[in-house]
Amino acid sequence: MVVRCDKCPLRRQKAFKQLSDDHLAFMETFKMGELQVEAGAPVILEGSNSPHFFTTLSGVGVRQKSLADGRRQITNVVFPGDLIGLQAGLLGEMKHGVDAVTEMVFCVFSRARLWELFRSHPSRAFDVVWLAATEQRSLSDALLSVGQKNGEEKMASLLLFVMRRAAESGYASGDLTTGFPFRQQDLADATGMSIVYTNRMLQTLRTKKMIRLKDGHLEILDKAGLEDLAMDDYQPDAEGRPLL
Amino acid sequence: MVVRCDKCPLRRQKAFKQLSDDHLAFMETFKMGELQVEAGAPVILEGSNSPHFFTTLSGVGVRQKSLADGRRQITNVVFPGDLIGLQAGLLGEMKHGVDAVTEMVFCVFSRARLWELFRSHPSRAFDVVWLAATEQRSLSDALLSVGQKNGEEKMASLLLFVMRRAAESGYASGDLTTGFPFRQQDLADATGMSIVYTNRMLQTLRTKKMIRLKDGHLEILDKAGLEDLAMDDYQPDAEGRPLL
DNA sequence: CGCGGTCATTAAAATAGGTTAACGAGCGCT
DNA sequence: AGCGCTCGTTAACCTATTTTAATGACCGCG
Repeated sequence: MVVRCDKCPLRRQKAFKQLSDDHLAFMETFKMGELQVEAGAPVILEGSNSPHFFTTLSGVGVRQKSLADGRRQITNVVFPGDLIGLQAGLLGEMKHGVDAVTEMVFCVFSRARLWELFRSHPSRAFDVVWLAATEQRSLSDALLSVGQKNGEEKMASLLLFVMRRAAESGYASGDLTTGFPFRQQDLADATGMSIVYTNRMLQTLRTKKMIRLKDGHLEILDKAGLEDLAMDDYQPDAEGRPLL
Repeated sequence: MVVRCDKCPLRRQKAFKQLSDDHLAFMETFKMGELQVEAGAPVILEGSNSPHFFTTLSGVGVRQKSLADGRRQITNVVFPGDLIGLQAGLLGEMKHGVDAVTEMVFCVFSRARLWELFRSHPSRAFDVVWLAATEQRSLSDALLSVGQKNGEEKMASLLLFVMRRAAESGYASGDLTTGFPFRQQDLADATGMSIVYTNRMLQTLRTKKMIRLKDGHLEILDKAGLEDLAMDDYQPDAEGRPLL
């Protein structure tokens, strides 16, 4: 048995709050089912092109791009509420993959009917543009970090970024502590550093009493210090916009 | 005296070909002027928010993001036909800057009237989504390269990328040779490598007879070899879509 | 014509970060 | 209870890349 849209747990988040009843009714008609994926498994393959897209109901994952020899670059994290699989509709196929870090559950929607929604409610199309712009911002922040920062700075940037995404998505309850299911290999793949050095940078931040990270749980102990280290002056966007 | 839209040199490119006459007429009404910027100068500042956006008429530039201490990461190149300055309208301010590499000339348009265009011709809004998706792809490709590849691979990837963008934009006439106004410092800022090492990697590629690079001109001598080195298997998008 | 500036190039020395290896904790399975 | 596996941790060694420095070509300017 599948969650009905009007009972969707995501409605509690601010991003989804503004959904009017008729939008909701429309959404309901094109929810096609649910998808469950176990921890560690791929959700969407790079190069794939399914006629569906997905909203994340629960669990944590990563967007990722890999080279033929297995090297993997994590480009973003995926938290509940995040949309995945839209890229294939625009570019013909997915140019990145999505891997589940924990077990994940998704709502499955029809891409064709999404375009329909946009025709009937053009203003909703803006939300996708906004999503794309936000993703661009995350990507260019990551590129700046990986390209220009040193190990310590990269680790500080990454942890702040994940904490922020966790807080914004509602996955974390506050903005200083969150569940953190990522393995050190994931952090290494996100920063472009080796796993050994990744571990050493984590130790450095622990020694400086800036973070606590243990048993799948992250605490930011010195936010100002971390932001300073990361040279991170995050400015929230002008306006929070709805997602669908 | 300003170029009229129906005489716009960009119309010759495939990306702009499909513009119907009424779109064109509408465009004409909201062209506000032209902007000229000298080589080396900033075109758009990170954090700025002007009520205009720009299409590149001529010249070459880079999108760029910097840290407070001056470290600079180039995130993309800008060729004629490229749109810049839209991000500010979506996120409240520009989250990256644009620097001119050569002298550049832009058409200046009103952002407000762009939203108007989208309301009257919703299908045009899709083009912006497509642009955003394409930019995302470039960014994640760059992130994969900077995060996972070694010096030689990074340089090969970057040169192939720039060559491709130059060819697609019509800046280059073929797909094996192009004007290349970038300084080695720019290549360093794009790959995340030091300028000395950047130079050494260029020498390596020259020695291997894969490229010729001199006097602001780049030739790809061994495309297959470079692609192999770069682990680059570029797949063109499903469909070329119009830009405005 | 000589000066100061930018840019490409190269060599040499220094180091941030990678690799290899070993060990312990936890955990599911037999 | 013992085996095999994944994950985190640490140390020792190694190398890809950075830093520093010096040189030459080019170019606009007084």
